[in-house]
Amino acid sequence: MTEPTDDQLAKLGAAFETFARRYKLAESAGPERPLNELDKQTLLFVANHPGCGPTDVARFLGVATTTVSSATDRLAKRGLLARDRVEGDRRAVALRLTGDGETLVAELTAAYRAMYRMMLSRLSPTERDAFVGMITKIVYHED
Amino acid sequence: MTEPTDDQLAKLGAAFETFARRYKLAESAGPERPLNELDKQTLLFVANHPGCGPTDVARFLGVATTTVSSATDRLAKRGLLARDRVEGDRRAVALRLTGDGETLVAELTAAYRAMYRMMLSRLSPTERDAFVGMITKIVYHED
DNA sequence: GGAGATATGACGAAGATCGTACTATTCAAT
DNA sequence: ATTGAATAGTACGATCTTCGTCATATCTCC
Repeated sequence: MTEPTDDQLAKLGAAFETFARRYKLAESAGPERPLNELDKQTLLFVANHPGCGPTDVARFLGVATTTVSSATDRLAKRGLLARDRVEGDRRAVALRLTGDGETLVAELTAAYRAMYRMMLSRLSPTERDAFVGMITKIVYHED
Repeated sequence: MTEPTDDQLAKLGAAFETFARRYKLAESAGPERPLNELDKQTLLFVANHPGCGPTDVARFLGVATTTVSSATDRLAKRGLLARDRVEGDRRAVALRLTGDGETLVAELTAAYRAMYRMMLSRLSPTERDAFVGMITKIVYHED
């Protein structure tokens, strides 16, 4: 298989850099004090894995368990996350979103969706499928 | 223009999330204590804009000037960055990489390039041009 | 000259991450 | 049954980062 050209690599790098810089500050609507990135990712993971424990979150996000403990503290103090005792194992806690947490996750998800929609809207309908297919291939292809 | 489909948005979102998580921890080679993200971005910007000032860096990266001041302090202490007085304006400083800084930037750039190369290598040569073209269109198209 | 703008840094407050240590509980193997 | 190791979670403190406020020096423009 031929190698990617230098020109391709340079253009891809430039696009990624600009992308990362531009879509960093892209949110403001919501609570008075915005959530930091770890807290948002924690909320999103719990939304997709209700009943999971802090250790699951830590493993998934690649951070220390104590860091997740701090995050769940913050989120619980804000009333976005609930820590239930689980009956099968009295050491464990089951993480779960509160109503406010669900609302916030819905807003977050909507914001991401809007960003993705804007990105894809710059491509033609034919290109969209091609782009999504290629980025999927890049991300999920295992070597 | 038709809208992106929900399926397209969902797949794009899943790919982005996985991408961001996977390519976060992708570096370790180099100095004993790794640079944080701001310091790396500062170095890269200075490499591309020799003689620029801290204010330029702050504006480009979207952070407070005092934050850049801290970053240049750290980088100067490590011998990666030099702060020269400039003759035209005696308030200003001109940022410039040292030899070690150049070396580190070269390593960083090579690491990024390797990552981009691996990504593009998962596409066919024909797809590569299409992908780079589309992501460029997404990033640089102004609404 | 002098008012206001600009470039930069010093300093301290607030927050985030993480290593260490600790408690409580479960598991495993005798 | 007992006990030693493993596991789930957290409290605490150290360290680092970011940023707001303030101070200083310099420049610009009248």
